[in-house]
Amino acid sequence: MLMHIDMDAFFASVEQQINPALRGKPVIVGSRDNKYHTVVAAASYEAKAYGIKSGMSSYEALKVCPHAEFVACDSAKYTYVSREIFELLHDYSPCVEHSTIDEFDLRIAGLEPIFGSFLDLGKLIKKRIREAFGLNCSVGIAPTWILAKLGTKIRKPDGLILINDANLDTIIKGLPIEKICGIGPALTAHLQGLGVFSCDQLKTTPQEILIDNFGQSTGHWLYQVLRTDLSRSDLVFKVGPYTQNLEPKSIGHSYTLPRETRDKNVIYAWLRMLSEMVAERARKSHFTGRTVAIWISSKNDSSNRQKTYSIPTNDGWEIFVRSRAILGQKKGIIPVVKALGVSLSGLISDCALPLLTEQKKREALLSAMDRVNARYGDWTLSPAVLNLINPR
DNA sequence: TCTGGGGTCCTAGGACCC
DNA sequence: TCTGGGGTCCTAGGACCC
Repeated sequence: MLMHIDMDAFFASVEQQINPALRGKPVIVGSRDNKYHTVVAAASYEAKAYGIKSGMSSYEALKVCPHAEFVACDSAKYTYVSREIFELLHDYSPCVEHSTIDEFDLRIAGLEPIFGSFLDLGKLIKKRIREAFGLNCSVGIAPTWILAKLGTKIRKPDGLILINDANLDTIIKGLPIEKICGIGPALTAHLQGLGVFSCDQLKTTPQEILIDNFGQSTGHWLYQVLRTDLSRSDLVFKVGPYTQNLEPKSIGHSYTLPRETRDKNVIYAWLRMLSEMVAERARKSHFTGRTVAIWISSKNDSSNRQKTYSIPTNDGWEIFVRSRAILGQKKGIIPVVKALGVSLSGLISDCALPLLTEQKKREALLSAMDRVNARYGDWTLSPAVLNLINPR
């Protein structure tokens, strides 16, 4: 048995706990500090009552609820609280996974006799988190990760549900397929085209039909997703945290420019800044990477380009030089750029990097730069070209 | 003032090697 | 000399998640 815990309106609730003046009020946490030029990263339940949802533009959100309190996203706070919750959960199971900042998974098989029942354990954990942090969460308990996750989704907020073979079919009757984590807009449209709208319809669709329409991998996954037969649930776990490698696969940053531009020098300056940001994070987590990717978004389309190099790097200048080269490969003129991103993948743990003399010198330089910036603030020391866009 | 920014995984096709 | 199969790496793009 697995227990999935999903914090309710996590960012907004943390803000309300830290600042009591925000409690009981509609709160919008924006992913940037510009109140009108961002999207909603999280909304308190008071704000959700106005129809505000995460992902919505802040402009729209403030139109329906002009008196909402706006707070800029501060991930350091949420990470701290999230780690504390993670620690607390170890009191209840030796096997706790942290899948995203506001979601946790516990293996709870065999713990029933200690806590009474699985539902009792769920109640206990909810109470403990509320007492310790003032935060509500939703708890789903099920034989598979995907069903536990579904449980939290359909019982939010402050929910608690146990899904097993006895009640599964009742619970999924008439439930829209898009409630399942992993079924997004594209799969929903395709399934609906086949006449499959609800979870119970999906569960009775023959495997051959699903595989014919969605291929071996997705078809099989769709067939298994609502089943509890653990002996065949390898693909159900695939979306869960138990096969997740905690090491990152890529490190990237992207940014929407204050205004569209096709000015090469301005684009290069942003590229340089993003490269420095990526490099700094890579060094902090002791990674180097061989593949540099850039992402460019113009008015109507966006594209990714990447190139793999033989020598891994975590040097901002080097990442910039590589990303500029990748940008230069694009045929024709540089498009009007609305947003762009740089990311580093093919990550290698730092200690594997052979150190050459020149590299050593540069690393000493970069590490000194990181220390100055850590002490006196980001961008205290930065490449001169960044004056053009003034990141500070 | 009119849609962010951070990720993961999968697939298909091409290049290259044995 | 010609042909083919299999494996691996790489790239671009799609889909999805929070």
